[in-house]
Amino acid sequence: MTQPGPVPKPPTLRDVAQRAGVHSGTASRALNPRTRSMVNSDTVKRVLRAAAALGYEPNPIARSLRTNKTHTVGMFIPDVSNPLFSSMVRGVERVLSEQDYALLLADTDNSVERESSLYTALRGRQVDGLVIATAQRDSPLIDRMLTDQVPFVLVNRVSLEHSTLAVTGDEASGVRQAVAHLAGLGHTRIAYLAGPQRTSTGVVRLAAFRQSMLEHGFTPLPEEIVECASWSEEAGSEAMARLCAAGLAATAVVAGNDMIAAGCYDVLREFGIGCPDDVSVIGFNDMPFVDKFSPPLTTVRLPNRELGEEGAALLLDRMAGQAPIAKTIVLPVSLVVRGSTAPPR
Amino acid sequence: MTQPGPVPKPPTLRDVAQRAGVHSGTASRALNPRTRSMVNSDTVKRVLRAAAALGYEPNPIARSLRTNKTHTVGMFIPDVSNPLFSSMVRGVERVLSEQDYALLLADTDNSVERESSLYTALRGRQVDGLVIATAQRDSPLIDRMLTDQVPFVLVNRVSLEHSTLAVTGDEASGVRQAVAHLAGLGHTRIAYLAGPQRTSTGVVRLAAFRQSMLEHGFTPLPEEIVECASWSEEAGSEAMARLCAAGLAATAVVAGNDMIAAGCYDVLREFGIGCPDDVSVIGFNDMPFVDKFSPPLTTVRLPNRELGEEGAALLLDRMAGQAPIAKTIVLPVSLVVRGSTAPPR
DNA sequence: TTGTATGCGTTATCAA
DNA sequence: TTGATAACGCATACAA
Repeated sequence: MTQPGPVPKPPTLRDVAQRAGVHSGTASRALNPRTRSMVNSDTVKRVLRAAAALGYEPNPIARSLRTNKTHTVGMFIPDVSNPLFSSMVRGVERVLSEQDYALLLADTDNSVERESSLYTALRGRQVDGLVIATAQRDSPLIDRMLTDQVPFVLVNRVSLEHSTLAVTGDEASGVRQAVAHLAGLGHTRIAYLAGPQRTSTGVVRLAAFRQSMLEHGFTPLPEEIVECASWSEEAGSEAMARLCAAGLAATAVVAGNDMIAAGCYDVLREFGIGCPDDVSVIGFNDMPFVDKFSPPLTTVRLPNRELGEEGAALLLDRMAGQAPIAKTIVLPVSLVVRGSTAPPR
Repeated sequence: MTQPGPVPKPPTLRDVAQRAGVHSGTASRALNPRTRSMVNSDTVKRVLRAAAALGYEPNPIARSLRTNKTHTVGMFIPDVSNPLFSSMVRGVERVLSEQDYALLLADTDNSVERESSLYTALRGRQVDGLVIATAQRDSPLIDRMLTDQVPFVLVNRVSLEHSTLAVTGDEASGVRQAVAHLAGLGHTRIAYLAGPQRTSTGVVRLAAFRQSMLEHGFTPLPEEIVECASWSEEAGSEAMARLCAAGLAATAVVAGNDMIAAGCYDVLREFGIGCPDDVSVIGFNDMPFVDKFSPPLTTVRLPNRELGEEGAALLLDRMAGQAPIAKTIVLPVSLVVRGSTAPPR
C-alpha cells in the first residue's frame, strides 16, 4: 500500500530552464512555438528535452494572468438535458477540445435573470469567447456582449436586431419541405402548432410556415395556427386540444418541434382521431426515439451536432482574428419521412 | 449608434484601495469575508463602498494563481448527447453554479485514451475537483486521481477496487423490482440482455439479476443471459436476435437499459413476436419518450438529475474538508410500469 | 541569440 | 488594525 504522502509540486518554467542551463526567458521562448524561431535550435532541443524529462506542463493560470487569454469558451444553453441542445454541446466540446480549448457550460433554464448572472460569472472568468444557444428574444445578452466586445457566435438562432456570427439550420427550407411533402400527399388544410413566439426559432418557423402555405396557394384560418406556451409536450397537448375544440377541419398538423408533436399524439389518441388516417403529423428535430412512436414520426432533422461544430469552429476563427464580425452559416436540413404522414382520406 | 471604442479595463483591487484611501492589502482583507474581521469596520465600509462604486469584481485568474484554487470543477462523461448523462450534467451544473463554481465539461466518448488526455488537460487547468460519470472498468483514471490527490466523486458507478466518494442509484433494488414485478405477473422464465461487462453498471446489474432470480428460485439457462457489445439499440437488436436464434423459451426479457430494450422491440417486431402478449420487456433508465413506444415501455427510473446534484454537493463538501474520503450515497429507484409487461399466456 | 527585469492582480507574511 | 513587500508562474520589452 502506498502512503498518501504530499504530492510533489509540478515543475515550473524555471525548473526547466535550470535543467537546460538557460534562463527562464529563453526557456519560455523555446517552448512557445510562436517564438521558437528566435532561439538557437540547439538550445531549443535542450530545453525541450529538459521539459520532457521533468514532465513540464505550462501553468495556464499564470499564462492567462499574463496574456489575458484563458483558452476557455463559455456556452449558454437553456437546458442540457434536452437532447436538442446536448447534441450541440457535444459538437462544440468536440471541436474545442481538439484545439485545447476548454468548455464552460452554463444552463440558463430559460431564465433571463439566470442568464444575466451567469454571464457576469463567465465574464469574470475571462472566457475568450461565447457560444450562445439560448434564444430568448427579449434578452439583453447580445447587447452586453457587443458592448463588452467579447467574441461570440449564435447557434441555432439569429438576431433580428444585430448582425453577428451565427450558425443555423435552414429552418425555412425545413418548413417548406414539410409543407411540400403534405401538399404532395394531397393535403390542402394544414394546421400549425407554433412554438413560443418569444423565441427566435418560434418566430422563424412560423413565418416560414405562413410563407410556404402562401406559395402553395393555401390560406390557413387564424384558428388553425395556434401558439404553444412552451416547447413542451404539455404545451403541445394543450394547443392541440384547443385546435380540436375549435372543430378540427385540417387534415394535417405541422408541429413546431417533436415535443409539441408528441403532445399532439396524446390528444389525437384521446379524441379517437387516427394518425395518419385522419390527420397527418410532422415534427421538427428528429429527437431520439421519435422513430419508435406509434406511428413513427415524420420530422425535420436538424444537424444539431454539426451546428455546434460549425459554431465552435467559427468562434475559434473569430478569436484568432480570421473571421469577419458578422457572417451567418446556414446548414441544410432534411425531412425524414416516417409513418405519421399519409394522403388525406 | 455607439462607436466601438476600446473597452475600459476593469477596476483592480488597487483602484478600490486608492479610492477608499487605504492600501491594497487592507482592501483585500476588507473584501474577503474570511479576513474581514481583521479590519476596522469603518474601513470595511469605506472599501465596500468604493468597490461598489467602481463595480469592482475580483479577478479570479489572479486569485487562482495565488491560492491554487480555481473554483472550477471538471466532469467526465462518455457522451453529453445521451439523455442519461445530460440529466446528470444538469444536476451537477445546477448545484455548482449555486456556489459560484464553474463546470468544465469533458466528453470522453468512451475512449480511455481520450479520457486520459482530457484528464491531463483538466489537471493542467487546476480544477479543484472532478465528477466522474464514465464507467469503464479498465480505466486507470481512478488510480491517477488517487495519486494526484485530487478530490473526486463517482456518479452512477462505483469502484470495485477502491473505496471512494460515490453516488449511485440503487441498481440492485431496481433489478429486484423488475424481476419481482415479472414474477408477480407469473413469469418464471426470464431472459436478460446485459450491458457490456467492461462497464461498472453492466456488471452490477447483471449480478443483481442473477441474485434476484436466485431469490425467486428461478434458474436462467446460460443462453438466456446474453451480453450486448454496447449500450445501444443496435447492440440490443443483435443480442435479442441471438436470443431468438437460440429458440426463445423465456416469456419475459429484462434489458440492461432502454436503448437495449428499444433494439429488443425491433427484433420482436421482425420476428412477429407480440409484446407484451408473447413476451414482456423491461428497460432501465426511463429515458425521454419511452412512454411513447408501442407498447409503452415498463422501465426502472433512475434519479439521474439527483445523482448529479448529490454528487456535486458531496464533492463540494469534500473540497471544503467537510466530507470523509470515502462514502457511498445510494439513491432510491422506482419501477415505472407501463404497457410492455403483462402476464404470460 | 540570450539574459534581465518587470508586471499581470491577488493573497499572505511580516513589521509597524 | 494597517502598510509594505514578496511571491504565484509566465511572457515580453529591452538590453546586451
